[in-house]
Amino acid sequence: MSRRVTSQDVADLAGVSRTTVSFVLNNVNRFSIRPETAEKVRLAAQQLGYYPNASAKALASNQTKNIGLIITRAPHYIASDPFLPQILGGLLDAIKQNSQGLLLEWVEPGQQLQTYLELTRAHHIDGMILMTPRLDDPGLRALEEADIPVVLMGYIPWSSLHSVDVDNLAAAETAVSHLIDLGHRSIACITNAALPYTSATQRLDGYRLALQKAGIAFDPKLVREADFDIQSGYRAMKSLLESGQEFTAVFVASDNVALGAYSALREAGLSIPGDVAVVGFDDIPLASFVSPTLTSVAVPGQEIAVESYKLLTCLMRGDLPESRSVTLPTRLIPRESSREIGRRGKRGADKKSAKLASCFND
Amino acid sequence: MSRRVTSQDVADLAGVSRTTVSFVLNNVNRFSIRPETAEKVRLAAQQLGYYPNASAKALASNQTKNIGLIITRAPHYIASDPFLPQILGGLLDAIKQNSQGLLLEWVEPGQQLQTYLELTRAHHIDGMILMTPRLDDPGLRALEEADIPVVLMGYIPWSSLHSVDVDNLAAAETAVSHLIDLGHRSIACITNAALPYTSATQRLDGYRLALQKAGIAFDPKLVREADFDIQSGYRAMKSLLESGQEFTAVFVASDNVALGAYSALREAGLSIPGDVAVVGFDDIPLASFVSPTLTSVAVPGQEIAVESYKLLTCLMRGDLPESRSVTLPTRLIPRESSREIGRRGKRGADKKSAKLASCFND
DNA sequence: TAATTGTATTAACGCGCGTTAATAGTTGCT
DNA sequence: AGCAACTATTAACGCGCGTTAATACAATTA
Repeated sequence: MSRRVTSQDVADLAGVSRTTVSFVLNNVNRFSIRPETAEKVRLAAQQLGYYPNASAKALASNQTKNIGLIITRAPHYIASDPFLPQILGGLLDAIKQNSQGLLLEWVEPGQQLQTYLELTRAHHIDGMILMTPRLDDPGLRALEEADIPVVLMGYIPWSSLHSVDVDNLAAAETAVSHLIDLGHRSIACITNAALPYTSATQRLDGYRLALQKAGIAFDPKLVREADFDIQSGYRAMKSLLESGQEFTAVFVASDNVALGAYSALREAGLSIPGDVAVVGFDDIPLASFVSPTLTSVAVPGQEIAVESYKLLTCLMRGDLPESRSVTLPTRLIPRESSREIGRRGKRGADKKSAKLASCFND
Repeated sequence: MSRRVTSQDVADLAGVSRTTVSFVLNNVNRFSIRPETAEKVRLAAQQLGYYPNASAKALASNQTKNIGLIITRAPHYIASDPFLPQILGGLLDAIKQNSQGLLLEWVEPGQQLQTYLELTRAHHIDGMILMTPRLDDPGLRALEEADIPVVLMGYIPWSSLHSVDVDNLAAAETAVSHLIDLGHRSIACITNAALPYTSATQRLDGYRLALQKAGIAFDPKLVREADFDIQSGYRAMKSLLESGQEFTAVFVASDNVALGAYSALREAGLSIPGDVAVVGFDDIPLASFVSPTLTSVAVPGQEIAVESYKLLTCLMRGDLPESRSVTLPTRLIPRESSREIGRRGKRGADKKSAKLASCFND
């Protein structure tokens, strides 16, 4: 285990001072340095395999070159989230181009304040992106006053923090209107998460708005709360079915949860969309691969990540972004799960394309 | 923007020296400190909202308290990996209990050496876990000599690095044997990734071994390489079908890829498992929710993560682990996609349970 | 009282690097 | 030559904390 190579070693080998090394390697051109000297330094650095110590650099420059992605959810829910990789992919890509690092953190609801304080005050990171924030997050106020840039992935009306999100309300309204246009009048709703998560509330509001515009009365008995994972979707649909409520369609505010609902519907012997049409949300890659393919609202996960990062870098540079929040477009993607209206229990009327049905009509 | 709170501030407020503060807050009991003094310090720290600066701490103690998870794949592939969250969930959980941080990194194949050197020499992290290593990774040698603990998620025979993995070969053999036991003799194979990824090779070897034991000749024309994502599975199956080769079953070494294969099979008007039985690998949460439910080899993702972390902490402590590599058990979970043998093109013979079929026989 | 043993506390150095203010070296002009 | 105006380089300090070696103090013993 040889001794660590420091900038002093590079300086010695190159026959210059440590300061010169620093100037060369950090491209500081305020003090002009002779090209040949610079070359000598670079050569020495390469020759020795010199890599500046990250901690020392961070301490001296007050920049960790790390940004944090904080997820307000327990690991259990993280483990089964098919949407997360999209965010990560987008973020990792953007970050690397900036030669920064990504620190991943999670916070259990209730521990937010302490975690945020630790993260910002201890200066582990230069900036943070907060995934799936909750309306009741007691730590957000602290972040507003923290001396560190913050971007929310999700919109919190009462907060002054910058944010990136899709228009959940409008998107949900479009999705539900789609069902209404198909002739459905009794439409159930399963949320994507508990209501303190802003996206859940907003999507539920979109559902209500669509009903209202169509003159359909909102019936709380047709609404269930799910909780990110498939199992919760299964339970929610089961609960709806067992309640005896009549409905010909369901808006599920998360594809993952919707697949749980699929399972419950199948188990009950109900056809999709013949007996119950289903519209999901997120358009996870699998949506077009399950059977029947799932109508969904496409959410540009990678773009959300990239935009969040753009906003964050803007804040980290000290610039004031154009606007407090960025809203990205969504797109409803109609697929088989909401193809046409079917009456409950009706059989043999739903014409799927032959090649698709062949797989099951055996 | 108030000045940062340092340990000196705490010392001043408590009326002691900075050293005492450090001793108290780090529980150094080599020098005994009067309890009331300690209490005074703790109170002052809390009162001021003191959080030790991470960089300074790292620099002084030579410990970053961060571990790195390195993924040898481009962001595009990360974005569509449904298995990743399980690893992350497990890792995040374990790490938090140790109050460490997780730094996420990716490396494009070809850039490994440079990335590893930067990561270890610059000492961004105290230890690293390498996901999906490649047999042809030119950076592994460097890691063997690096002064930083490394654990591979995946087994590389020629490397002396510690590793955690499942027995891919045996698991694949079991999966394929399962198909053979069901009466299949013409079994295709789609790998989970390109062959330089060790798991791909090992699973393919398991496939070959099962065939061999059953006295079935290996036919390279029945093998296709996929590449992590769904699309590649779709393409691979399409290619198999178009090749005109006869087969009644397919072993797909990744559930994600298998779902792509599902799609291609459906599009070709073939029933699962009636015309082609399918066995996947990984047992992602969705496996039991797609239709038909997917027979798969359950890989304990979270356990892999936890065991990797355990091994890593062991190495970071400087202890010598019991063994160089940990092998975790897998379990074949038979589901509908491999229920019984069907002859190709045969229709109407495959009896699914009524309640499941009802959904599609409308 | 003086010497001895512990016990509680601190002064001071080092971690490796960024950066300012000062210095040595060079050229151009009168 | 003499002075100014740059240009190239460096000494030295600070970032905030961990830690060792030294010190002050109280308690015990001869």
